[in-house]
Parts: sequence; structure tokens; C-alpha cells
Amino acid sequence: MGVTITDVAKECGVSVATVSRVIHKNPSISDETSKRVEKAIKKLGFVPNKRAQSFATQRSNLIVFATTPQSAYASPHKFEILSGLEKILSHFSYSLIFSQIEKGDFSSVGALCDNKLVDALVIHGFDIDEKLESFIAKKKMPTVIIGRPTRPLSLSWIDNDNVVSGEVAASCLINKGRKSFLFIGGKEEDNISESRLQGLKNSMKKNGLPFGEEDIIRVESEPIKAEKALKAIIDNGRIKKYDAIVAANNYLALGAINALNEKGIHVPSAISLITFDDYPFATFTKPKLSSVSVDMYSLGLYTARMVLNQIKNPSIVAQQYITVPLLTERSSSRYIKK
Amino acid sequence: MGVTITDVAKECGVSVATVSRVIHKNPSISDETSKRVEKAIKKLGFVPNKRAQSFATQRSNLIVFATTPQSAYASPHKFEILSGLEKILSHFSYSLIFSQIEKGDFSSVGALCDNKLVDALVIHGFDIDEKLESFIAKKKMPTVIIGRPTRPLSLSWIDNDNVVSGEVAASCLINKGRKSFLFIGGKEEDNISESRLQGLKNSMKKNGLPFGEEDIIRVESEPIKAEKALKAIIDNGRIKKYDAIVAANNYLALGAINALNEKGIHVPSAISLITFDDYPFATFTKPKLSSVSVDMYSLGLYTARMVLNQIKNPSIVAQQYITVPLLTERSSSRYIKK
DNA sequence: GTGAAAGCGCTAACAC
DNA sequence: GTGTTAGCGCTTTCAC
Repeated sequence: MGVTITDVAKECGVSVATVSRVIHKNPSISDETSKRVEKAIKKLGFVPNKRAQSFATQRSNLIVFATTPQSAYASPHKFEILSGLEKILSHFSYSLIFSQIEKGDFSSVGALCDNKLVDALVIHGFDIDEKLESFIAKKKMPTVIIGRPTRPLSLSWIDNDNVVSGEVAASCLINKGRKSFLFIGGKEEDNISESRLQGLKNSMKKNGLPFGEEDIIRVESEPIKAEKALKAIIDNGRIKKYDAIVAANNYLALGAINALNEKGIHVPSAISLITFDDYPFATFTKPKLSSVSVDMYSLGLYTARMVLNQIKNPSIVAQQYITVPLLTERSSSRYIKK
Repeated sequence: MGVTITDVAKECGVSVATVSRVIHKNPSISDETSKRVEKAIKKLGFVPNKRAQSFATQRSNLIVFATTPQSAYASPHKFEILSGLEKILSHFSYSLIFSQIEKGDFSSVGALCDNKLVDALVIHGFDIDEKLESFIAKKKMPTVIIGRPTRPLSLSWIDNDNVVSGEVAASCLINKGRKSFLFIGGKEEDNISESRLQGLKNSMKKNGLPFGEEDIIRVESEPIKAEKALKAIIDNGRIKKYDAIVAANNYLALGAINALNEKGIHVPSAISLITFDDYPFATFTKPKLSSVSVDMYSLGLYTARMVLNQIKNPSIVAQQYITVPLLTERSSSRYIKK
């Protein structure tokens, strides 16, 4: 076995309690003793046994990140969030357990909670239905949800403000003289798309520009669907009305750009295009896609802070949006209309 | 506090040892007692305290996945591996700690090891230099490295067999009547690219087809670099020699396809194209990219198995390639030459 | 400013 | 087939 606190205590003729106090920098220890103990710790190469500490304190400094089992391809943001979260938590000596929940079966996470193996829960990518809500409530575990729940709940959550992102995207084009917008979004149940649309609407209103339901197309979030829908609009001539397109995500933007390219409509001079998030292929299209993205590192940072607060203060419910939209301008929007 | 093993023992008038045995399905317990205890466990809602178990057994059922802090965009495979690994480990009641190592500073992982907080280590994405090698040796922690080290080491590792993948890619096109290949790869230090090239060479040789150094171009792994390089070959007419292109990765393939499209060379009828891995944009190009990819789920599966073996048998060094290349044929290679 | 000692909840060796 | 009991290594309260 390794060196224990008792070995250190014996080595310098003090009690284990004193050694423990030195480890935790308890101020009630005299400088002289403290130094002697530290020397012994170094000499013996003592490292406190986390398992024993965890057992004695009933804390583990372990936090679970529970998420859906989508692939990185389907959801590159998830990994970004995970990374940001881990980065901050590790700074506070917390470790992050990565856990994939199949088909909403939270039993494994439940076990980790009941077991007292973890100190807190971060839940990402789930619709918080009643079942999940009562699950969280039962566990009495500090919990933060990433992604605003669709119903009001007294649980802590954090989310990006997609409405603000939508406003930023629209403003970018409006400032360049664009006046007539087409929005290509996901189906109605796509909350993110709808929030971004709301942002666009806000900006149009604020600037006294017309924008109505007829300027919205909603398709499944696949390039080919957006491409087809847009081609139809080009073919029937309705496209002439527009000088700007806001696509609710990269996939839709990709479809849009294909349609425009094939139909010989120049981007950005004839029509400017802007989208959201910044997937790797955003720089591979021709022209390159401009986008408004959210710094996932920030979301991770805020989530981490929230979780740590939640651990300290389990009874306080915090619900907040974070707003750090980042405008990345590339050629698809780099054109100023006189 | 929660319900303890003692409470259960009292409830049904047996000793804690008996309860412990029931929990662990020790066969020496009579059916009758077993049932009584299980009933009490259910009645009281007892769940063994993992912290205490971990402390008593000196095992934690925790495994660290230590990796580089690249973003998901830069390395989507990483997340796939993480997911596959977690999926299997969770099946064996292990939890996976996700840990990002900044600038090769393994101190945080070192702490987790010294601490006895974790049972094993999975290291991914690092060059195993001498420093890291001795670090691993010192920790005496069961360890598996993902990605074959560039020097011979007596450490356990697992990797994809990129040579086989290269052979599969080449064979696919050779079987369709293609005879003259151009390879677009990353720079020499890109081991993955070189291995795939080796596979291509093997297939050419096996089929008695000529292939030499002059049929290889090496550029940085960015679409634009591949595009430029290929355009140069098209412009000087050398392209006429080829009826197939193997691109070492998706980025290079993307550049190649752009060059071919812009120069009006039809894919796949004039030149077939195949690449490796299957990034999300592989289906968004025109034509869609064919690729040979490795099922990362499998890599995760094998890694998990290896780690569990390593925990059981720390002294056995296992080094293996896994070979499960998956050919995804899309339009860029769907053409049969008569 | 420091020490003694009582836990924390469970496992496993040994006894019966 | 079941019970007794000595740890596992640390924290923390209480005493001095």
C-alpha cells in the first residue's frame, strides 16, 4: 500500500489530525509544525487517498454530464460544451463523468446519485418531461439543465439566447443595406430555429422593415430540403423580392448556397446569406458562410459556475440565458449595398 | 443520512456480512435468507454507498479518458471513441471520467492516479514521448493507449489498421476497372495518411498495377491546399494519366472535388474519387463522397475490453490493431469502367 | 496549537 | 450458511 497520513504523522512526531490540518491549510497550525509536516509529506511522497477522503467527507468532487447518445457529427456542440465544462471544473478540482443516456433510461445516472458517488448533475439535450422532472426531484442532487425546458420548472437551467443571436444576424445584414429578408428555418418544433426567427422579426420591426409569414420557409434540417425549397422559390420568381437570406442553421445554409450557386444567383452581391453556429464546413463552401455562433466555451464556463453554486446552495434555483453571440463574417455576407 | 447496510441487517435480523453477500450474489447464502434480505432492501430503499464500497475495496470503477483539448470540429473521431468507450464501460458498471490535458501537463491525471481515485487510464491523441512514458510507468496504473506509439514501447495500445483501410479503398476502385491512381495525402509526418498510402501501394502491387512516387502529392490537410495542388496537375495536363484519386482524408477530398468540378472533370466517370472517414459533409458535396471509415464504436468496444483486461491483469502487455473498415459507397466512386 | 478518538459504510478473513 | 470483527485512511469534534 501507499504512504498514509499515519506514516507522515509518525515521521514527524505529530498526530494525524495535525497532518490533516496541514494538508487543508488550516490556519490554527504553527508555522514551525506546518513546515516540519510539509517536509515529511514531501520526503515520503505522501498523497492523500481520495477514496478515503471521499468516504470521510461524503463528497466526491465528481460531477456527471448526462447527455443523449448522438454522434459528434450530429451534434458537434455537445462535445464543445463538454470540453468547456470539464476545463473549468478541473480548475476547481472537480472531475467530470461522461454518461450517455439511452432512450431516456436514467437508471445508471440514478445509481450514481443514490450511490452518493457524484456531487452534482448536468443534464444536456433532453426534453424535461414529467418523468425526468420527478426523477431529478427525487434524487435531491444539485442539478443544472443545459437548454431551456419547454415548460416552466423550478429547476436550474442555462441556455444560449438564440433570440439575441437572431437579432445579431439580422442586424449584420441590415447594416449593410439589406432590406428584404427570407428566413429558412427548421420545422416548428425546432425551438432553436424559432428563437432565431424571433430575433430576426425583432430586428426587422426595430428597423421598420416589412417581414411576414410569407417570408418564412420551414423544412427539415437537411441541405437537400433547403435546396429544393429555395430552388422552387427561385423558379417561380419570388426570389426577386429578396436581397438577404437568414438560414437557421448550417445545414439549411448549405442547401441554400447550393441552390443559389446552381441557379447563378451571386452571393453575396445579389443576395447576402448568413447563418448560425460555425460548423467546420462553413469555411469550405463557396462563398464561405458567415455565421453567428455562441462560444461554447462560455456556455461551459457559466454552466460550471452554476453547478458549483448549486452544490454550495442546493436550494437556490437559477435560470439564465447567456448571451455571447459571436459574429464571424465571411464572404457570404461581405457586401455593402449602396 | 441514507439507509445503510446496518439498517437492512437489523430489519431482517441478520448480520451485515449476510446483507453484503446478498448484494454481491454470493452463492453461499440460502434462498430463504436471500429473499428476506432482498425484501428488506427494497422496503427500506437501500442502495449501497459507492464511496464506502470504493474505500473498502480500494477500487472505484472509474476510468479516465485523457485526451488533447482539440475541438470537436478539429477531431470528430475523438468524441466517437469517447462515446463508444463509455457505452461499453457503463455496461460493466464503470464510469468514464473525461479529462483534457493542456500542453502535455498530465499533473491532473497524475493526481487522480496517486489519489487512487481511478482504476485505469485510457490515453488518446498523444505522442508517447519519454516523459509521458516514464509518467505512465511510475503511476503503475493499468493503461491503454489509443493510437499506435511511434516508437516500440512495452505499453498496451490499440489502433485502427489504416493500411487495411487503404487497401479496401484501392480495391474498391480497382474492382471497378480503375488502373491509374493519384494519391493526395497529408505531409510525411501524418502517420495516418502514410499508412493509408501504404495500403494503396499494397493493392496496386497485388494487382500488378504501376504506382510510383510521382503519383503521390503531399499537402497540408486543408481543402484549399489540395484544391490548388490538384488544379496545378490538371492545368499541366498530368491529370490525363489518372482515372482514380485516393484522398487521405475528407478535407483533402473536398479540395479535390472542388478542383475537379471547377475544371469540368466529371466525377466519377472521368475520374473516380474515394477517401477515408466519414465526416458529415461527405454527403453534402456534389457528387457525394465515397469513403472507407472505421467504426469508432468498435474501437471503443475493443478499447474497453482491453482496459478491463488490463485491470484484471496489469502485467500483460497487449498491442493490437483492429480492422473493421467500413466501405460507404456514394456517387464519387459509383461508376464501372468497361 | 495540538492530540485523542469516534466515526464514515462496507468488505472480507476467520470463526463457528 | 451465517456471524463477528478488524480494517480501509481520512476528517472532525471535543478536550486540553
